[in-house]
Amino acid sequence: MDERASTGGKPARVRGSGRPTVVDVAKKAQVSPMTVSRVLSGGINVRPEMRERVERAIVETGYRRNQNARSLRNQQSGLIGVTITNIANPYYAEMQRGIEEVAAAHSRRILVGNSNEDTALEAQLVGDFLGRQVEGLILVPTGNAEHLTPELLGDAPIALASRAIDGLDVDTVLIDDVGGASAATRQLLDEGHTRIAFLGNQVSVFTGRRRLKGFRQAHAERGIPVVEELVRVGQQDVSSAETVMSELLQLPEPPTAVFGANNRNTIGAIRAIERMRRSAGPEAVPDIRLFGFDSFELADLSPVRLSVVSHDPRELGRQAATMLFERLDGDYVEAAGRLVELPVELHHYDLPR
Amino acid sequence: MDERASTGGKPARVRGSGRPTVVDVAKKAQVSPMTVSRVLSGGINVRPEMRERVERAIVETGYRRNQNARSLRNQQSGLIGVTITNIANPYYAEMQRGIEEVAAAHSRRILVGNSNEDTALEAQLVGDFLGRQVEGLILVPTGNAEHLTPELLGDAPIALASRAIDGLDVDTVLIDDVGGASAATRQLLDEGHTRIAFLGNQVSVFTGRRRLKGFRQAHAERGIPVVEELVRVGQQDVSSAETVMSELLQLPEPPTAVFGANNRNTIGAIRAIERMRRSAGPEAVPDIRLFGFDSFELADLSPVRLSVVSHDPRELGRQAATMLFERLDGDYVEAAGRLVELPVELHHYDLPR
DNA sequence: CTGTTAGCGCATTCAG
DNA sequence: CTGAATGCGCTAACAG
Repeated sequence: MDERASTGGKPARVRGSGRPTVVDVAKKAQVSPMTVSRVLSGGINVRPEMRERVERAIVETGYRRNQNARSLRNQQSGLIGVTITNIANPYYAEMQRGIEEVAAAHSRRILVGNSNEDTALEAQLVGDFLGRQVEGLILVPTGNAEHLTPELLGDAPIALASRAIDGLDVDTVLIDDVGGASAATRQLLDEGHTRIAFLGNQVSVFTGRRRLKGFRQAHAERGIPVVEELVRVGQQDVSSAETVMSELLQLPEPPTAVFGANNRNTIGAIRAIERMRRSAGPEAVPDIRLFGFDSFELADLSPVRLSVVSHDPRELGRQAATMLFERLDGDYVEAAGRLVELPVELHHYDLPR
Repeated sequence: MDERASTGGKPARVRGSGRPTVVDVAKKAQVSPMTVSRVLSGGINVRPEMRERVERAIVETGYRRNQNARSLRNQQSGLIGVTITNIANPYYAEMQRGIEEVAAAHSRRILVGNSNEDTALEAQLVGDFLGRQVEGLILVPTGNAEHLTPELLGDAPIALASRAIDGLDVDTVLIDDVGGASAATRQLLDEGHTRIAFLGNQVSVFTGRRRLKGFRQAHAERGIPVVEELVRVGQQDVSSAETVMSELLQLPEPPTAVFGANNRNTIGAIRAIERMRRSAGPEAVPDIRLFGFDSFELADLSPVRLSVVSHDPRELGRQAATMLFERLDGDYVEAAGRLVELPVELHHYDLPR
């Protein structure tokens, strides 16, 4: 007799997930659940024969460890939370790859959320991640540190990538924005340009501020004033950058060079110039020299003379993750946050013909 | 007297995480843990006054629900597993955004792993995700279905994006590869080209096979033979595509048109042509007509006459996620997998001057 | 409306 | 070397 739900007895108490548990394996192997657990954890202090019996039972039952239950006991979820302002941006996609790479090497998985540059959404994501017991967090932060309080975070370490937050003293990895922007600007000035436009995104964005700072710094160093009417910030996407660049081109006295503070703005500038050339003819458009922060695909085929400040987003992700794991593994214990600035390189592309 | 670990009494049993639990909140609010739980779940069947008391206690203790413990009880992890062949590819980054968007709308989070086109790694990721009790899986599959057996998957629904797997009857979202490739090829043939090159990635990759199929189909329809020596597959990145294209350009009888089966190959072709023009002079290079599958940034500024088959990766992600949630929510119950083919559009770009 | 009991699946005690 | 008891934090199921 092996009847279960067939007759009208007890409701045949359906076990939670229906998937086999340590108990099922233990029964089949004729051992205690504890022995199964030991085998699962490497099989130390288990006689080879028992071990083998258990291993066979595991295969036969199709058992798989429930990580959730484990982490409830162990206080180790094996999860890292990652929030990114825009996952679809190739730059951050590459960064995510770097994070994932390091996390996988440490046997952790990443929970990824898109904050969409929205602080409230970011706070919600962080809260949710913490509720899932992530062991640490990596953020491309949206802005201030009002959320991200110690009470909220508990003792979960946190690392910031690409942007810092004033007043939040945690491990942070940045690009050398100031250095890169000033080096680029210096070069333009040294080439003889005195009317250089600046196209950037919102100044509320950390990197935007820093790159503008580098731009001004170079001018100060060379004793050449910044032409304020040529400083245009707030363009978050290619099309708005294109519009602004078109305006600049139609000024009575247009810039002779342009610094694009990120690849969105640089590409917008290329578009505006090339579009005007195609409509008004090449002669109608002043000869513009372009320097952009961030490299991008096909930069070397730009129809406008271009140089870029290039850097490695994947390395950015790797670094942030590495610093996080150093804390998780206790390899780094200082309370104060570390600040790493990744170096940049200047690349110059030739023009066709 | 409030001494704890100070004297040599009991080891002051440190509670698991040190973070407050329902019990802590219950004590402070002078209610049972169950009432706390009810308040946390929306507060139905709880007197407003109690509810308020509990809510205050929650704030005071800084309590946050432990999702892990919840899902152990509920059998609902609130997690979706996603494996992608290469997260750094802008195309899949955009797709991931679509998935995340839909998942967030369903109050789920995504666990993301990079399979790196490696079936073994993919299998490992899937196993790990299932161990974490994901409610469902979305994959850009690497290849066959040898892993992904029903035993492994249990009853977790699975959706495939971008590629199908022979013999795995699950919900699948594809791009209209065959239709797009044949439409593009047809147009080239109708423009009078009879020697059209095909640059694609490995034929073992699903989309690669399908796009080559469309290419051949169009030839068959028009009664024009495929020039087999011009069919080159296996290029997985831009630089190898560039190399192959250079070879084609140096054939005694080079192609008059090229179909790039994905954006890596199309960009490689552009590079090869432009590079040769720059080195050997524009006259030395035959006039080539280019048609590419996938759109990409700056495609409209291509120095080579270009058309593209464009489509929307974010929508691909949204669709896959939507189908998955339809199954999770029981809105769709047929066992057989559904197949959706997303439409493509043809775009033509003018040449400069 | 509220509380008590019990157990999700696992692993850390502690006895044998 | 092995097992029994216990509880991680939470919430169904059932009393009251």
